[in-house]
Amino acid sequence: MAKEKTALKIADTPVDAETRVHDDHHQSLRLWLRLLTCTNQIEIAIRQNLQSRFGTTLPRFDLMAQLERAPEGLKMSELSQRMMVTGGNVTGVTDGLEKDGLVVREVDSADRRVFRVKLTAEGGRQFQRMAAEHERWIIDLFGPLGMKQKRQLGELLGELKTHVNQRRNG
Amino acid sequence: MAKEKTALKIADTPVDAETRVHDDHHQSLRLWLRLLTCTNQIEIAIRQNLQSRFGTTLPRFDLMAQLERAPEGLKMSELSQRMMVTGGNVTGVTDGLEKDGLVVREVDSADRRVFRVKLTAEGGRQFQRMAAEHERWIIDLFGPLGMKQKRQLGELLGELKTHVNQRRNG
DNA sequence: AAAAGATAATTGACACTTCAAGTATCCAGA
DNA sequence: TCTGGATACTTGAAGTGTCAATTATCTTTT
Repeated sequence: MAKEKTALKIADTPVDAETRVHDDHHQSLRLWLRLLTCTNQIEIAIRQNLQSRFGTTLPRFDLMAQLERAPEGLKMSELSQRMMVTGGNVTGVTDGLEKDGLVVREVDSADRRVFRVKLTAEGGRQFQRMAAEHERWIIDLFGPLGMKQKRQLGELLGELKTHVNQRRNG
Repeated sequence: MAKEKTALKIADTPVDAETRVHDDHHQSLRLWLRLLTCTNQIEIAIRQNLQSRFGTTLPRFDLMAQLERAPEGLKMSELSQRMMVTGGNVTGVTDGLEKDGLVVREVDSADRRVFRVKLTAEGGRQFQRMAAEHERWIIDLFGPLGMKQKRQLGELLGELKTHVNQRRNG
């Protein structure tokens, strides 16, 4: 903080709006860079693990993870929402998983426009194996942080998320 | 924390390793999800802004940002390192920027394998305009967080980054 | 019930990304 | 000097992502 520079008891001269704003600029930028770097590093680690251990990718894993929590299956549009990607994208990833027999499209009898996508038995088994390791990777990566710090980090990110969503939707 | 469940003074029965581990699992996973969501939301906002205001993309902006700090130009391999992407990727993005006259490849007289990539005058002007707005977006997104919280978040992310790097390189 | 409008999913064009393979150039040693 | 190995960059294939346009199916309105 700007305060450090005035450790001597000089009257609190406006170390001034300008300087503070300037510092804030750089602080926010640095913070963003650091946030981005952290996330990217972790994501790269997970991608590499998924690739080397299971020959699969993050989007595929992500799609299967969504289905695992929905035994009745999910519509393409629901997958799209939950994965936060566009519909066209879901089509492609689903195609790949279906070709490998990990997932099936079942036509919805009530509405012939929709597909219900489900994990196959094989897909379910494979996901279980992957999920177990995936969880271990995450714990290894975040573990050294300590309970208290994790809670703190979670709270700060929660606030950030709120602000970002307000800014984007409001 | 598991402690909350034992507010009553029951002897500190091992609220137990298993429960605690279980909680930690979920805590780490939740934390990772939240970190990912935050970063993605911000990144999406920036991408949209770059697209709507300047008709450009984050990789292009990123590449120009690297060059802006290196008036002597950068080698393709240096760009690759700094942007943390593979060389093949830099080729493509550079091609696009060069076609638009924002960047030039100059052959290095000392080593004919090397290109020095530089911002053109036009590229420099355009980058200045983009950088100013970009900084404002970031400040708007992180601003509501408060000086102290930003510092705290920065520190926590710093630790996380350290651990992740150790895990990945060590 | 026919037309109009909304919704579900796919397609195709383009951008970004990785990886592996290829080309050109440099450098070091016989 | 020339040969072998490293280095710099490009290329091409495949996956992921967006967007806009299309097709198929519902739903609503008249």
